[in-house]
Amino acid sequence: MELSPVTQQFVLHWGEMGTRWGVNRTVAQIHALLYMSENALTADEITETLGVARSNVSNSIKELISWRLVKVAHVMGDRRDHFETSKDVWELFKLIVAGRKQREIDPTLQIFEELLASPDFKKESRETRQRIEETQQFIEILTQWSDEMLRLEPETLMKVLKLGAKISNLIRREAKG
Amino acid sequence: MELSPVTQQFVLHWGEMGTRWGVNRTVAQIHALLYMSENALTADEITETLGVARSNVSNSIKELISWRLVKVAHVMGDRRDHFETSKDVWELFKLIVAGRKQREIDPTLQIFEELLASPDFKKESRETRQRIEETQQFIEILTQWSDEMLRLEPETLMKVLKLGAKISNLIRREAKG
DNA sequence: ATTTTATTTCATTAATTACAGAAATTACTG
DNA sequence: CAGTAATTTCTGTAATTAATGAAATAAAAT
Repeated sequence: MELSPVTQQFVLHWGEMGTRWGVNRTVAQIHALLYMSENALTADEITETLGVARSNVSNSIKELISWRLVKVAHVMGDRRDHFETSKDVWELFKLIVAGRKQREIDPTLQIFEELLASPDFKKESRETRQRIEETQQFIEILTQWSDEMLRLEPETLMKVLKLGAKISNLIRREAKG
Repeated sequence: MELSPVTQQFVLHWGEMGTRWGVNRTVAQIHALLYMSENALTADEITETLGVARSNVSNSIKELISWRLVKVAHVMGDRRDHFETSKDVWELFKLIVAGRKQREIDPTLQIFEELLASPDFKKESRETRQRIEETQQFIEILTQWSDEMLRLEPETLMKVLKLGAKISNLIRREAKG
């Protein structure tokens, strides 16, 4: 499969950015490729298009599936698996955030709970206790809040985002009132 | 310097999480240590407390300073540099988000601009063009929005976050109206 | 000015992570 | 139940990144 210059640029860049996001290049590239592709692709097509090892594609797809970013699709009369991803940016964003929360925030909240519950905790200085409590609260509230945002419909969200500055004022007013 | 069990746990965990966040362990540990510490610490104190190489501390601090998460403080009658970080979670969060945006979002927006401006772009299929445009818009609006949120005062923000569910409704109402 | 103290730079080593290619497994077909 | 196609697992290698320790530099004190 030949990629158009624009698609190729996009895929390469996404791969690059992936590494900065803690995602390996191939995983990010595959996702970008599926995102740009009109139809679901087989692992072999992906392999050939990206010029990476077949096994690499296999593992990367596995990872993408575990993050729920990619789904298997079947084509009549073809026993091979075909892979596709959502074309809805908001949908994708939600999945990514959910995954990151699970991997990066939840373990931290877990630790905070343990710290607070530990018998050592009471022995700590007031400052230490306070700092820990504050931090935990902050993270907890923040995740709660993001959960709520993520629950919004794509259309609502886009409208919301486009409201822009108004939001801040709206919120500021409400927060004071 | 001896760490209390709770602080030690916290520092170690933060270091672990750092790696998942794309920050190296030492950098994250130093930040956690300064965050928990009542007073500013010298590089040597940090070195000794964390049990890492002095040069490692030097480089890590340099990185933290470049991200504006750590500042140098001077103590009367002591020629050594002392280092400290803000104890305000929201302040820290803002700095982290700003840094990530700069490193992870801005280059992407840059690429999108280039893609859209390129002569190849017009030759692409409608679907491809649309996908690229949609994605770019999404990212742009999202960053605009987060910029606005980050501009809020800590107190306002905490109130806002605590409003919780109300926000979604508020926003939904406004978005429709 | 020279010794001591503090800090940074740099070259090397260690550790981690990504990737390829072969081998093994699984699932389907005739 | 062969035989083939599809996929995964595994092992080794390459590449990247983190961390060390020594050497170089800079700053201050005597």
